[in-house]
Amino acid sequence: MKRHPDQPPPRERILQAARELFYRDGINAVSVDAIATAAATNKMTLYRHFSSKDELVAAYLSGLAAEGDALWDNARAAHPGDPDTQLRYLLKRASQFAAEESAGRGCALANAAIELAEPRHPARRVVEVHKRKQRERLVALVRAAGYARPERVADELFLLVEGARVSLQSVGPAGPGARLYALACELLDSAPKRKAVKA
Amino acid sequence: MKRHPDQPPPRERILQAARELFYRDGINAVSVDAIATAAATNKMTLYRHFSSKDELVAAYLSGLAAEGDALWDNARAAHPGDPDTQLRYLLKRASQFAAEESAGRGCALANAAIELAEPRHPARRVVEVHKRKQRERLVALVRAAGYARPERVADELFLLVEGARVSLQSVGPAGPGARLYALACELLDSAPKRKAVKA
DNA sequence: CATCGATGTTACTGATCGGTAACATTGCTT
DNA sequence: AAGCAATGTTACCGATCAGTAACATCGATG
Repeated sequence: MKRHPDQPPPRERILQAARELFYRDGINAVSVDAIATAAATNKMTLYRHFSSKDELVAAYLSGLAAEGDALWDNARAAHPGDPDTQLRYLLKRASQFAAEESAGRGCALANAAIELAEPRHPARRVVEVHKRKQRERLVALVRAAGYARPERVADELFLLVEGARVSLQSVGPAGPGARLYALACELLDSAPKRKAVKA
Repeated sequence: MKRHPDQPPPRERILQAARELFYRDGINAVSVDAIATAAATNKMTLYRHFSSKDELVAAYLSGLAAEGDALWDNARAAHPGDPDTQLRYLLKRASQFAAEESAGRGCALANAAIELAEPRHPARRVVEVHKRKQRERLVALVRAAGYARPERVADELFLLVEGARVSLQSVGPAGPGARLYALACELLDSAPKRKAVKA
């Protein structure tokens, strides 16, 4: 029953299936068997690539974190030397994400931290490191964009984005999450700039 | 093995134990046996008061929602006829909650919606109804407090609060969640008031 | 063709968990 | 004391699930 077409190798198919099922149904609610089946393979092959379900979860989350980082790199590449536009570009992307039909379950990283409550769970480290890094990058970007009190502005934006994502589950996609970009832009537009502009 | 001291009845003990365990460890990670044991009773008695684990979860969430509603009533009673002070009182309470040691797991309602991913799960209705009501009350309170564009201000506050709670898990209690009250107050102070003030 | 590594298949274990049955016990009421 | 309702105790069922063993098959490579 080998798939003759140039199908991606099993490891990639497993990661792709894990991505969809973990996000849609929750990590605890998805069995490794279900992932293997969705990946058109079987449990044994899965366990030959990932030594445990926890390791698969860690790989899943690491992949998401890497994509998040790539978004920042994209912003920098798309608008080099223009931090304010980079900032608005990222906020736009976050807002678009919240409006996507397939995103009704919010931030997969945050969800994982909630589902895997054990303080020692390795997946929690991945989430914490990633979110902290995002916040630091945000502070740096807001500062580079010349806003006064960058920590305050960055924290407000951070909470707006996190709140928009989590509230997709409770108030739905028509709720405040849909207006994230507008809210964030109005916040930026009314935020004072630093006196000294960059050379 | 009856408890002679004037102990609360088993139903209340079960709800109290469920409250602590569900919040700390997550709903899916806590067995009904663990709850019964923590409540100093047993599984049979638990099932005589709740026909299923889902019903116990629903009662747990309904209790939390009722407490949330009570907070709004407290605010109104504490500062009658002064919606702006009511608003800041509520934000203060939300900020204090985020700073509590025992609140490191964020909003129990939002967590439940994430853990119980099945769209038909009855617990999701409880969360959605509650969050939507909170948002509506927030809009009404902001409007009553005389702010211009109350929907916008209310949505910003709503997202700030939700974001503060969810980010407790990822960036920790020392993160932006700790500054929720300060951020919200600065937002309110810089928000324009409606031109016509109330009689 | 022969070999070998990767993959597929089946079956199994051990543990956990939601839920139930049957029976014992307690404590209050009359 | 008798009776009754609530509670406690033990044992069990059926299902699910993570993880493993043993063996069969395929595909490329020599």
